[in-house]
Amino acid sequence: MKKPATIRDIARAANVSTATVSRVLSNSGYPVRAAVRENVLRVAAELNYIPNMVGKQLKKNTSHTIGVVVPTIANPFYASVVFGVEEEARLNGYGVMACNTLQDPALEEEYVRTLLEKQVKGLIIASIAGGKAHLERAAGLGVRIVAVDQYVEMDGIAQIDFDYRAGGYMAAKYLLERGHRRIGYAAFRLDRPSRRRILEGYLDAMREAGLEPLVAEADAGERYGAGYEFDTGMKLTRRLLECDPPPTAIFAGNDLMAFGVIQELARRGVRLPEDVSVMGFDGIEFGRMIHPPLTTVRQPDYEMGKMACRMLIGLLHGAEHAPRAAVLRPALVERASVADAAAE
Amino acid sequence: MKKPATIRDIARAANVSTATVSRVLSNSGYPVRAAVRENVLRVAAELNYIPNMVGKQLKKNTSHTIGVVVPTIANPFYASVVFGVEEEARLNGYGVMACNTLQDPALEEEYVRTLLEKQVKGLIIASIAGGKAHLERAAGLGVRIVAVDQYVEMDGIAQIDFDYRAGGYMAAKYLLERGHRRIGYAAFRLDRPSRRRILEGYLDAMREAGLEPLVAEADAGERYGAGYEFDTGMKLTRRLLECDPPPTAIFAGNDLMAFGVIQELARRGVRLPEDVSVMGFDGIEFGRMIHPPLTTVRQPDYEMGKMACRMLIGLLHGAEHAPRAAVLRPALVERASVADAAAE
DNA sequence: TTGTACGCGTTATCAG
DNA sequence: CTGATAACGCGTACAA
Repeated sequence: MKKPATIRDIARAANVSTATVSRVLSNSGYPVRAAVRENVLRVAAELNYIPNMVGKQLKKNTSHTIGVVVPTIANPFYASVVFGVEEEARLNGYGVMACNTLQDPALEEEYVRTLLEKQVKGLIIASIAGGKAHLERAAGLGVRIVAVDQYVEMDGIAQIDFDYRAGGYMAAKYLLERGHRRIGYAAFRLDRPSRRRILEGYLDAMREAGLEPLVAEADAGERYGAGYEFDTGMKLTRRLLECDPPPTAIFAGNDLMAFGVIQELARRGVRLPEDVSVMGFDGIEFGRMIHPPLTTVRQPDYEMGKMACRMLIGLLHGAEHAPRAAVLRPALVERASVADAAAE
Repeated sequence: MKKPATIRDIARAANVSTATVSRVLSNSGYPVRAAVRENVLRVAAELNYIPNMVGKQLKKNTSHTIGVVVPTIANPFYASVVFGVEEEARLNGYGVMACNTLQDPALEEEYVRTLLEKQVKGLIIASIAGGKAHLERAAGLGVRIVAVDQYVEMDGIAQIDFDYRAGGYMAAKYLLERGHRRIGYAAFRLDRPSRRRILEGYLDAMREAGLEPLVAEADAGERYGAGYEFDTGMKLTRRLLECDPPPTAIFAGNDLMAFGVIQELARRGVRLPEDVSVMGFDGIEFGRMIHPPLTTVRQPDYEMGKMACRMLIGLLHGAEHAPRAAVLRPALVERASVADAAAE
C-alpha cells in the first residue's frame, strides 16, 4: 500500500518535467514530441498512475460532479429521476452525489451546504423547503441550478416544471367520461404547490361537471418514509368510504397511495374495478405490476432526470442560449383499475 | 457572483494570519485567544465563508465521501441498500457517490476507476463483475472495501454476506410444509454465485423430500432494467405452466420476478393463492402492496446498507478490531400469497 | 498565543 | 517543443 504515483514520479522516471507529463496525460493537445509522449505514457502505465482529480480540481476550480437533491430514492419515482440524471451524467463524464432530504427542510439545507463545500458547480433539486435562502446562496456562488418536480420561484434558476394542474384535471376528466359522478380525491398534506395544483385540476373538472368535490386530506405529522404513502392511502380510503353515498371512484395523490387505496378496497372485498375505480398519479413502473394494473397519470420521471441533467450540463458549459425552462405535460396511462361507472 | 471568500480573505479582514484563521475555523482545538477567535468567526460569517473541501482534501488526503456501487437503484432492493448507506454516512459526516452498473462489468470497472480518481477512501460494492482486478487495484491503493450482497473472494476485503442457500432452502421448505409437492423455481440466469446458492437451497430441500425439482431459467442476453425482472417472471411462469402436471407453487428468484409470476397467473384467471401459491425473495416493501400480499424471504436491504457503512467507517477510522465480516440470515415473511396445497 | 512558510497534485504561464 | 515555477485553498511544522 505504497503511495500512489504522481506526475512528479512519472517525470522523474521518464526524465522529463512535470509540465510535459501533465501535457500528455491530460490530453491537452499541446504539442509534445511523439517519442516523449509515448515514453511518458509507458512509464505512467508502469507506475500504475491514477490521476488525482482533487489536485486537478483545486487547480481548475471545476468539479465534474453534480449534486442531486430529492426527498427519497425509496420512492421509485425519485429513484427513477436520480437514475436518469446519473445516466446522462455518466455519458458526459460527470459523477453524481445524491442526497435524500426525507422532506426535511433543515436536512435539505444541510445537504446543499455540504454540496457547496464540495465545490459542486451544478445542482439538480426537487426542493420542498419553504425558504430558498440556501438556493440563493448557491446561485450567488455561481452554482447552476435546475429545479425539477417542484417549481421554485427564483431568478436565474432553470426549471423543469410539470403541469400538475393539467394532470389533476386529466385524471378527474377521465373518470367523469367513464360515467363516474362521485369521485373522491385522496390527498397528501397540501403543503406543496405541486399538490395543491393537482387538487385544483381535480376541483376544476368537478366544478365544470357541476359536481360536488369530495376530498380527504392526510393528517400532518406522520413520519416520512417508504411505506408511509401506502398506509396513508389505506387510511384515506377508510375515510372516503364512510361518506354516504360512498364514491364510485377514488383518485389518489400518487401511485404509492393508490396502491394503498387498492389494498384497502381489496381487503374489504370490494371488487376492482367493477365496484370502485382507482386512479393513480406518477406513472411509476410498479403500476403495471399490481392487480388490477393501475390506470394513472404519468409524469416522466426518468426522462425528467435526463432532461434536467442535459440542461444543467448545457448551463455548465456556458451555453448562454441553453434552454432554461421546460414544462412537461402529463399523459394518461390507461390500464385496468378504472371501469365504467355502473348504471344507477 | 464574485469569488468565494478564502481563509486568506478572512485573515486580511481580521488582521490575523491564515494560520490563526485555519485554527479557529477547523475547530482544531489549537489554543487561540478568545477575542481573536470570536472576531475571526464574525468576519467569516460576514464574508459568507464556505470552507473549500477540495483544498482541505488535497492537504489531508482524506475525502469524506464513500463510493457505493450497485446494479441499479431502479430495483427497490438496491435503492434501499443505498438509502441505508446514505443515512449512516450522513450521521458520520460522510457523503455518498452512488453508481449504477446495470450489471455491466465494464461499467463497474469504469466506475471504480472514477471513484479512485476522486480519491474515495472507502467503497461499498455489490460486485457482479467476473474479475476482481479493479478491486485489487483499489485495495492496493489503500481503499477500504466492503462487499455487500455478492460475496467476493478476496483478501483484505470486508464482507457483509447473506446466506442465500439458507434462504432458498427456507422458501422451499415452507412450501413443502404447506403441503406442496410440485414446486417450480423460476430463476434468473445462474451467472452469479448468489443465484446459484438460492437454487442449491431449493434443490436440497426438494431432494430431502424426495421430490423432483422443476426449474425454469431465464434466457441470456436480455437487457437489464426496471421492468425486465417483472417480464421475466411472466415468461417463466408460462414455461412452468406448460409442465404436466403444472406446479402448485412457484418460487421466484426475487420479488420483482414474483410480481411477474402473480401477474401472469392472474391474467390466466388462476386463483391466488388457492390454485397456485407464489413465493418471492428479497422482501422489498412493495411486497405488501400487491394482492395477494407477497409471502417472501427477506434479505434486510436497508439494514445491510447501514451495517456496511458502519463497518466501512470503522475501517476508515483505523479500528483494527473492526468487524470484517458478517453474515446475515434470511427471515421468512409470511403474508398471503401462499396457501396450503389442495388435497389431491 | 501568533505568524511564516511550505507542500498536497495539478495546470498554466512564461521563458527558453 | 520543453522546462521552471507560480498558483489553487488549506493545514501544520517550526519559529517567534
